Amino acid sequence: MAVSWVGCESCNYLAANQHEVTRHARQVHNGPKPLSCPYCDYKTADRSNFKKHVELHLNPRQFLCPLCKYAASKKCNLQYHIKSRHSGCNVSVDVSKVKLRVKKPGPDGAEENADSRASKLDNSSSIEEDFDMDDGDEHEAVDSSPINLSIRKSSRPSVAQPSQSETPDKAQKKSSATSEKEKLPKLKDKVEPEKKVTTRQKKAEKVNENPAENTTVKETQTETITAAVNTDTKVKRRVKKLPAEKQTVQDQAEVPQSQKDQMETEKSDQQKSKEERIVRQKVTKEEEKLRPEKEKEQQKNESSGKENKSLNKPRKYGSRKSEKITEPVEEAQQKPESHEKNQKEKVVKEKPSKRKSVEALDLSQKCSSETPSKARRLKATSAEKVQSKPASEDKPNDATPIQQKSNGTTPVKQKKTRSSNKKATGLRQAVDPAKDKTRSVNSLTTEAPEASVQLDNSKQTTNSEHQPTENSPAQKKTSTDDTVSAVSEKTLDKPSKKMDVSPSCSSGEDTPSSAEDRPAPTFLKPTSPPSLVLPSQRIKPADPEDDEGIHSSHEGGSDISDSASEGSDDSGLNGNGAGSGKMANDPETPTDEIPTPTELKSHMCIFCDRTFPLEVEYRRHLNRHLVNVYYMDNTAKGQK
DNA sequence: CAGCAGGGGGCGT
DNA sequence: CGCCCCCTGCTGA
Repeated sequence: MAVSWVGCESCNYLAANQHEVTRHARQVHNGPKPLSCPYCDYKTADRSNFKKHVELHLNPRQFLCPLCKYAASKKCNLQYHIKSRHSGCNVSVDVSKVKLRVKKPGPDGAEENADSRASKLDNSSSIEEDFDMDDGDEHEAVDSSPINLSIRKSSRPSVAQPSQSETPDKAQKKSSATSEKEKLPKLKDKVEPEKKVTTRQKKAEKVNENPAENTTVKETQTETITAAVNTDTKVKRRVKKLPAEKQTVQDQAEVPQSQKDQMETEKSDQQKSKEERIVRQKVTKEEEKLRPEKEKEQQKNESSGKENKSLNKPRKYGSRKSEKITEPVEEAQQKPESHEKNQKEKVVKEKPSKRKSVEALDLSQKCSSETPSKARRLKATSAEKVQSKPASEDKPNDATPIQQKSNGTTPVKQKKTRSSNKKATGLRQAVDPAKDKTRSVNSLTTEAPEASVQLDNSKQTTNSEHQPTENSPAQKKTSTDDTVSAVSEKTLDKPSKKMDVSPSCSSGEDTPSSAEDRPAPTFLKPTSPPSLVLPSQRIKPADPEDDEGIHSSHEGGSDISDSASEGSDDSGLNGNGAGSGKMANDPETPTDEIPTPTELKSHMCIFCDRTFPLEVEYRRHLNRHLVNVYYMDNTAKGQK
């Protein structure tokens, strides 16, 4: 186009418009910089720059990197980050849609800022952003809000990083070390290395920014990104950018590659997770003794992280609005817990390993979920949620309060779920909390949770609307297991009842322990009080497995979805155990976060008095009893 | 090397 | 004019 090019007199700059030349002259040549930052002495003639700068003070929106926990204050930076750091990754992260870490409301005060910011972004980006935003909010709200605030004040972005540590690199590289490194330092308290201005900004930020967005939102990103990828294209107003070679390539390749990569990564992650977990558990215990405080924090962190992640996924696709609803609930619950956590920093420092483990799990889970399609994600999400929650629940305290809610919620959800995606979403949300809160409930309502999950899946998937109603599959499984296990139990009607809940999953192949664990927690079961299970086991571990187990038992319904979800779940949480498959580690590692030394002492079967030196064996044995009982029970009932 | 922030240019409104 | 994006410079790890 032969447009008349205008040239700058001072330099050889050419612009298509006089306008630009003028601007150019003003910016480059002219000195007058009318715009001065109220927070610092920064001055500029360029409004855009000025705005950008101010934003830094007001809300350091952190653009979360989907691949890792990295949060950038500027989109461009995020892009740079992704480009340099995750260039190999499939994720074509859409910076534009990346979720900001706004925070909900709350105690802060800067809520408004954040919100406004967020809204802005959201709008600009697109619908998806909404999700992101919501997600972010939720996450933050969930546990970070409080944390963020406190942390934020102490040090800016560092907080953000803490939560995720290694996740990011999975695709890039497994060497979590790298990612860890990044995080750790940050976590500690890295006061961001900024320049003079920056420093000032920080001050300002602290004051103004309370919004604190950092914290744990990152996880969300991951999922978001996935979605983002899709959305990205759309969102990006300017196609040109995306089309650019770099991203384009990535995008295209992404789909397939990402999956594979993720899968692979997953494995590695899982393994790591496993190890980490163990370590973590040990550490945790020790720490507990030493410093309960920290522990709380940790838990919170973990839970938050997990929750966030899990929540994010599902919500994105399906339910943003609903999510919001859920959020409050969760927030309320979690907030209290996290209050004290303010000092995440400390925790982070001390327990990097733990965090990592968590993260790793998340990743693995994510990966599995992400890869496939939305449907999977949903499933995974739901599953994840469940799992994650449990982890966080470690503490009995949480569970207790939560249970109530979950009870009511869960059942309702199921029924409703069916209607449509939206509904599903809502359900999910509801479910999540419920699950999260208490696994016990689940056990009781087993069906409910599962149903909800399945429903979600089916809905999303669209294809399969099977009716979950069918329990047959579950029963079948159980029966099979029973057969196998039907060992000596016989007896124990009482125990049997108790078990009903747990048996379902345990029967499976591995991780009998998990099943057992579950039962105990399951006090709900009307039938009977959980006495038998190993006391020590359940104590803390809410366990993710339980969920699955429950689910599977409940519904065999959509096998596909189910299996998928289970699979993913397993990979994530149990995965470790399952993956290896074997018991060796299972007992402690996988599900139970119990360190076990205590338990080890001697395992005597309450049913038959047999003693088992190994916890694993003992569990297995117990499972058998339980399973049998359960099975028998059902049969009897059914007949009646 | 990675992250952050600013500068500067292109494009759309 | 505003928004977005790319590039560059500086700093800390």
